[in-house]
Amino acid sequence: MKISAAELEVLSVLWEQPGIAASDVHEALANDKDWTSRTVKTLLSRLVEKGAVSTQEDGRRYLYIPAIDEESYKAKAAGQFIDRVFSGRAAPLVAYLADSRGLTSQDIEDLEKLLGDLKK
Amino acid sequence: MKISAAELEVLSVLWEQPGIAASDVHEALANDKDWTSRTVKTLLSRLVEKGAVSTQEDGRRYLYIPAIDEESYKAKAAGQFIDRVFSGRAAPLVAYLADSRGLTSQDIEDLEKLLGDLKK
DNA sequence: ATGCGTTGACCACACATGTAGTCTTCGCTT
DNA sequence: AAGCGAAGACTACATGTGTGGTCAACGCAT
Repeated sequence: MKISAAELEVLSVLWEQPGIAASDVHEALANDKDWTSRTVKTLLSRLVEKGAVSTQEDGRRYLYIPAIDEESYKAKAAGQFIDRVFSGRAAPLVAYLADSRGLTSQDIEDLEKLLGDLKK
Repeated sequence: MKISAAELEVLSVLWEQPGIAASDVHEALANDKDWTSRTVKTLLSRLVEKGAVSTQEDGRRYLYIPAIDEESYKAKAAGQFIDRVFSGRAAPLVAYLADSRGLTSQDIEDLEKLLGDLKK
């Protein structure tokens, strides 16, 4: 279930607004991506082929609904990424992030809370 | 400077042992990757084309040396990844990792130390 | 009722990627 | 001295990816 960067953009829209039509996806992305509606449709089709999105007929068009869960997808992607790049260690990843772009104080606060929970 | 997953495997070997020959890279990867020596050479060539690795002649062969810095590459990759998948927020990434695969106590300890440093 | 725009189906095409084969060359072994 | 084996150079080829075009059908506005 490999999802490319462009496909993920589309899937993210559907996670936020499940059950919308292709044209709505196109519109939702218009700010960030300069894609034609056909490009968006191709990406949607590929997501459907891959089983990441399912469709529901609505008259002469489809409504698109994510078929994979956002949480579990992201968790897996995060795992694969740190395996690939950081040999599976989470701490170095955070260290690099802190170094290269800085963490917001919000991030730091969230992480502290998270660590507190984990330690219990 | 986009580096694919397979290329990154090769580059990682060179970060650990800069200045080795193609056959040494092949050998170093033999445990993990079932690649022929030709595949490894292709990947090395592509890394050279991309400017990620430079060569130094050594008689009738090349020695390969990373031309990009490990730290900065990983920092950038980490930044791109969280932008792509986590909208740029680091804390959720760590939360997902903790959730999906657990953090080792070593990870937790490292992260705590890191946060301590960051807060000062 | 009819043409127009919108929709999905199917097609295109260049570049990246994973994975390797063939060719030429050159030094070392016999 | 001659060929064998290893090194790099060049080539290959299916699949994935980014990006978009063409076409047929169908419903809405006139």
